[in-house]
Amino acid sequence: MAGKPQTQARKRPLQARSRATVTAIIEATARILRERGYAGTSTNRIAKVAGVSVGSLYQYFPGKDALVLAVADRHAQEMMALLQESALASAGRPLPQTVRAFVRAMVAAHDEDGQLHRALIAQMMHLGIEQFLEVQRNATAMVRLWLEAHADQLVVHDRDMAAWLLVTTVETVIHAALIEDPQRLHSQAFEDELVDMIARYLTGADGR
Amino acid sequence: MAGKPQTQARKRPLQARSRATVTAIIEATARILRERGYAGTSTNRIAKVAGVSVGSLYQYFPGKDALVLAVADRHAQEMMALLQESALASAGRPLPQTVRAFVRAMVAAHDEDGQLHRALIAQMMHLGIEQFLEVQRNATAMVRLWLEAHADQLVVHDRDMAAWLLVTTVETVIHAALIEDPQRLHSQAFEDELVDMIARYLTGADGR
Amino acid sequence: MAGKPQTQARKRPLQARSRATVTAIIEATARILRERGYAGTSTNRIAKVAGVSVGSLYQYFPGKDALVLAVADRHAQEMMALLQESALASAGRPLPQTVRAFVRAMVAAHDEDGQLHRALIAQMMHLGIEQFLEVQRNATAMVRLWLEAHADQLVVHDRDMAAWLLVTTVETVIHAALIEDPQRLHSQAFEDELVDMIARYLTGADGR
Amino acid sequence: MAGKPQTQARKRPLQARSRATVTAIIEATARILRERGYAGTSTNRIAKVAGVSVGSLYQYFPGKDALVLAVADRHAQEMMALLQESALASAGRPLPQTVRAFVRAMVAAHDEDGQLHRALIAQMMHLGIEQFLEVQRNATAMVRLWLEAHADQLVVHDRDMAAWLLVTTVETVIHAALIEDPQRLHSQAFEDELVDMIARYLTGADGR
DNA sequence: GATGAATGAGAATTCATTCAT
DNA sequence: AATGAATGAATTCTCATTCAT
Repeated sequence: MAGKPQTQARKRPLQARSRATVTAIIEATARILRERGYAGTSTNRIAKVAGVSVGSLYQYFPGKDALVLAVADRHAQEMMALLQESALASAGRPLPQTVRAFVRAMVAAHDEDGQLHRALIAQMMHLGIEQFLEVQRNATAMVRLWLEAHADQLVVHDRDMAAWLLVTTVETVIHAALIEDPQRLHSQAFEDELVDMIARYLTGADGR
Repeated sequence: MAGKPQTQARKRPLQARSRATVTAIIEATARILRERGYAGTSTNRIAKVAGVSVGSLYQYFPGKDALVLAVADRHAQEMMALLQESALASAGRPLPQTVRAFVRAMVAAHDEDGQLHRALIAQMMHLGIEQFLEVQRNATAMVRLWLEAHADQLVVHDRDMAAWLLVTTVETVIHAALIEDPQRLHSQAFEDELVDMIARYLTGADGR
Repeated sequence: MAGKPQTQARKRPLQARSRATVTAIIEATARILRERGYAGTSTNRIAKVAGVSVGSLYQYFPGKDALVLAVADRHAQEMMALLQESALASAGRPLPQTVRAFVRAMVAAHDEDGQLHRALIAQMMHLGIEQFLEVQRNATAMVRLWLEAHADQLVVHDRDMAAWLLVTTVETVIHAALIEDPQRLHSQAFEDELVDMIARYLTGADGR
Repeated sequence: MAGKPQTQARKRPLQARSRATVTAIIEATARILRERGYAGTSTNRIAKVAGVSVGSLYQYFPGKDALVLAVADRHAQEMMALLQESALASAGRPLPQTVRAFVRAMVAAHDEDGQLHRALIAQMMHLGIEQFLEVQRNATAMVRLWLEAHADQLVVHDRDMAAWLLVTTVETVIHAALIEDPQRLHSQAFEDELVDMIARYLTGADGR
């Protein structure tokens, strides 16, 4: 057992060469995570796949968990970017369209690298991957503002809780679909019902 | 990695003594899972805590994962019992009350042994713990029937998807709360908003 | 650096078979220590020489240092036995003879397993091998009593310090000889001068 | 393991800058040796503390042991200087005073940098640190001459052995005190008894 | 049936040393 | 000369699993 695993980055890569090494290591980690999951990921394997020596790996990362964290970090940032992009695109649209856009963006964000997402999610509890909570917190804050802006059209009572509930629902329901049956993610019924649930929750009326 | 881990039970305990041994082993596994998580659970430790030898453990279970599975099984059955009990109790009640009862029963089912649930959930993806999907499938079937029975009061379009969505939403949102901040699980606002979301989704109107 | 190395024994060998294993492990450790010194001693090598698996080694010892300590323990007890034997043999003899007997016993005790002694001594500081201090403390206590008993023939001022000084001198001078030139240990002059120094220190007169 | 470690100095620093680098490296080595002991001393750490790159370190020293040796060298020379100074100061004094001066000088020499001395001594056997034997041989030679010069006042039989014995005794007894309990080094009784032992050994009479 | 000693592949990690820039 | 990235052999240690008693 012992204490929390080391996850603080070690030395910072200064030269171009070392930056390439670090990138290769993170990419190798992501790949193995996707293909073999957390348990099948070992530092030696990562090093081999990255085409560097274990020693190099340990120059920049204090251990396996730090690597997983780095991958989670990168992945989370990519997701955030996708979400923000979608948010901008649907600014000013009517509510039902915005809801649908949000759901679609979330599905897309997970679809992008579903395999990796699965592997990372499974470790979230163990490593307490802050990155995901961070994404969620950001998303929640965005939704919160949006709720505020559209307060006149909404019937929700507790807007803080509502924002959390919306983001969490969409996020976790997508996960569940991803795990149980990825096909479902792309069925029209899935999107429709989810959009309905959210839209009616917000406005008290049919969302279509 | 290699192939899938063995999870089929080995011999079946026939005598009272062996049944006691098996129970002790499962209980020890649950306890360690709760206290140390999956990674901190080893067959040797389980045997020690259960007060039996590793050898005995392997008489009844083909390996570590089979033990985790057995625990998941027991846990799932306890959850199912709780849910069924609640279902019976709210039979015939008006829709909003039923929804609230459902949400409460789910929260209670998770609250019962949250620690264990967390540990098991984290492994679900690795082991593909069928038991949970089973519980979910059962719950979904129940909800599906209930939707059918109240079809005249409902506005949902795809009842199959709706049943799945409802169960999944409640289940995963509770998980998320459990992980992020267990306090939230017991806040009134949490329950109220969740009930609202479901009730409006089903009926298109305010649930209170 | 980290903390002190683990040196507490792990499980206690219960069956005859395991006791044999433990003995084999300790003997292998002693042998490698003699032949290759501390730095050349690795747990894998010990296991191989002992003819057991590393796993077995770690069943009984938490690590390398615990093994070295176990060897030190055994060695220290053998030394103590030799010294006590010699003490009994020279009981009641006149002072100069006793001094000579003491010196000879110490030389013999070190000579017995000089190679091992060298290797262990070198690690004394790292491991804080209490065993040696223990032997020394015992020896000092014995000498202290003897000084008391012969107080009428002695000229020393501080008997506590004298006891420590005597034991320490003989011990460390023998070490030095062992390291610099083991031959010296067996030269008559070495013994004579050492005996003289002690005898004159104690009585103020020539010891021969 | 393999062959003896490289300890021959590499290139000789010619310019002022390189001399400063070498000094910095040796000082860093000494510091880490003091603070963390031999095992905690790594070439990378030395380089970092010295503020140079590992590469530079290897320009001047063929490896870790060469560095330790260089430190030992510097330390030994400082000790020699202290001893010689003391020898000059007590030239011509009566024997008991000279003995006391010698003991004091030795204590002072060890006290000067006890931490470092401890760390170095522990490695003496591994590295065969000649430097200390060199100091000892020098000291022995000086004592040998002094014994010769005062032969008329002395009762020792084998002056070669006596010189070795004296130096070795003082040296190793001081080490022992340093390790077991540094306080003892500064107790009056310690000095008095040691002086007595030597003085009586040499002259057959009380040294005070 | 039960025991617990034994196994050993495999994972993590370090550190002396080299060498391209 | 100096740099610091890269190396990888070597070491420690764990834990699921087997099997003789």
